[in-house]
This record gives sequence, C-alpha cells and structure tokens, in this order.
Amino acid sequence: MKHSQLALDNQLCHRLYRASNGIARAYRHSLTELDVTYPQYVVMMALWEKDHISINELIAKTAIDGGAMTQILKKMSDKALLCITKDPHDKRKRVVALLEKGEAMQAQAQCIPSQIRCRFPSLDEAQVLQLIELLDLLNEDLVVSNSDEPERPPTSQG
Amino acid sequence: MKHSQLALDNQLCHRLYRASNGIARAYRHSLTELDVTYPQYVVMMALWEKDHISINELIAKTAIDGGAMTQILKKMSDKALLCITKDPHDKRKRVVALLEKGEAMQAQAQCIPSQIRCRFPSLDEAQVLQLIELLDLLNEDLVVSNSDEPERPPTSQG
DNA sequence: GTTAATTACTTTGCATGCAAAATACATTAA
DNA sequence: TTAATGTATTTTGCATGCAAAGTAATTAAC
Repeated sequence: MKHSQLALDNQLCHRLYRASNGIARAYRHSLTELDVTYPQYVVMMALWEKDHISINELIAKTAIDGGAMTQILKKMSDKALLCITKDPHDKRKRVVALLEKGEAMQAQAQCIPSQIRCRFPSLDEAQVLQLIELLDLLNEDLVVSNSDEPERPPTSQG
Repeated sequence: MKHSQLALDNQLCHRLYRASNGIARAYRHSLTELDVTYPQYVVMMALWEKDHISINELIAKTAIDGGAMTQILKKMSDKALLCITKDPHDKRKRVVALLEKGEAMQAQAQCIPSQIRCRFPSLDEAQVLQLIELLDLLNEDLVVSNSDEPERPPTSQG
C-alpha cells in the first residue's frame, strides 16, 4: 500500500527489462545455430540492409554502444562474416563490409523472424503493431531526453 | 525490398532493446545519486515491497539472473543496504533483509518514478497503460516459451 | 600553416546477463 | 543408513552496455 509508486508491478522499466531479456533469450537458440550472438545478429541485419557503411553509421543504425561495437566487429571479423577497411578519403573512418559468409547467412536467417513471432501467440498482429508504435514514441522521447542536459540543477523543489 | 522481414525497422526485438537500454540510461542519473545501479535498484524495490525473503524469491520477483544476483547482493551488502543470513530451517537458503540505510533509501527514491515519467511526455497515461498491458502479454508468453522445450527438432521445413 | 577543436574509433574498468559446472544441504528411495 | 535426486546458491567464463580516458586524423581558427 505505502509507496505503491515504487512497487515493481507498477514499473514500466521492469517490464521492458524483462521483455528485452526475454526476447534476446528467445533468439538465442536460433542464433546459436548461426554462431552469432544477439548484438552480432543486429549488426548483420544492419549490414544486410546497407553494406559498406562506416562504424559510425552502424552505431547509429543499431544503437549498439561504440565501445562494445569495436569488440563485436572484431569477433565478427575473426569469424569471416565481414571485413573492416580504412576509408581512403577519411583515415579516421573505417568501412565495414560483408564477406561471402556474412551474405550467405542472410538466407539462413530468413526463418528467424517467424520463429520468434511464434513465441508470443497471445499478441495478434494488430497488437504487435500497436506495441511497436508505442515503443517508437517511447524511444523517440528517450533519445532526446538522454542526449539533452546531462547535468541539470534540480528544480527549487529538489 | 528484398528480405524486408529482416529489416531492423521491422523488428520488435530491436525496439525493446533500445527501450530497455534507453530507460536504464534514463534512470542512471537519479540512481547514481543514490549510489545504486539499475539492477540494484530493482532489488531495492523488491525488498521494499517484501522484506526478509530468500534469494530464490528475490530472483523470481526481479527476473534477475541467479549468477548475477549473488554478486549484486554482495555489493549491496558491502554498501550496508542489506544483510544476508542463513535460514535456520533450511541451511541451503539465505534470507535477504534490509538494513537501516536500505530502508531509508525508500524515502529518497520516492521522486524517481515521476522523474522518469517526465522523460517520455509523448505518451499519455492511457498509452503507458496500454504499453504495460501489451508487455505483460508478451512477457507471459516469453516466460512460457523460454522455459519449454529447450531443444526441439526442427519442423520438416527446416 | 601551426594550434585548438572536433570527429571517429579504441581501450579500459566496472557491472551485469547468461549458460554450465561446482557446492552444499535436503529429501527420497531402497 | 546409504545412495540417488532434487533444490538453493555460488563460481566461472564469455559477451555485452556504458562511462571515461586515450589515439589518430580532419577541420576550424587565427
């Protein structure tokens, strides 16, 4: 009763935490067969959409942390899924490009989205779309508020 | 066009990934002031709701991994937020209990939910409730499907 | 054209999330 | 009682997520 605002059951954050971990867990089986982790799979999806992009672009597209991205790409490079080359026009930049094995994987990944979709039969298509819409609104707001004013003095209220 | 099912923009998973990380990031400022991390805060919320529970109960309530929980509790214990004692009735179990400092923190945490809520003004209350409802449906399904049949032979389709 | 900023990455250190193996205690079956 | 099981927790090893510091190359300023 007291402080019900702090009850776990009232937290949107905790549902997102569960859902995100739960979905990643749901992917794990399928992804293990492809010998990639979930973030690595995200990188693959990004590259299947647009190949030969800079690491910066990849970070923007995937929302994966830059520090993590370096290591993720190194591992994927070791697995011969992609290669990383210097941009001749701007030596700070590095260009990521799929290799044969990485391109071939797209065919094997075709079935994954539907496999995952089967994991939550309680939601019909309309509800999935609605969920996506709401998450888009949320993410839009979060991107803005997390980039703004990293340190703001408290309001007079404290 | 080709393989649009694999486009990042069509993935529910990636939105959840962004949202979960984004929300955790949104909490970080407030939580740093309390000197706790996000999962540690989740443990606090769980204990504020029900104190003196076993680690097992805490894991069930928070959905935090058991391996991680051990270390999280150790750190929280070091910070004198809680203490861990053996259950005299069943020596396998350990009971987690808040200490003064942990109880006192609840008062300081009162303002956090509303602070976070301000981070996504694009969603009205009805939409937040709807989002929660949909996530509950999703999580319900994921819990079931992730616990079921860890290794299932592929359908004839492959 | 040399210096100060800025940009693109990489590295480092800390805190999980997770699977799998190891421990310790409890319960059951024989 | 003993052996076989089951349960609660910890440990270990690998892969991020994240903040902050460090590097290298580009651009802006003077």
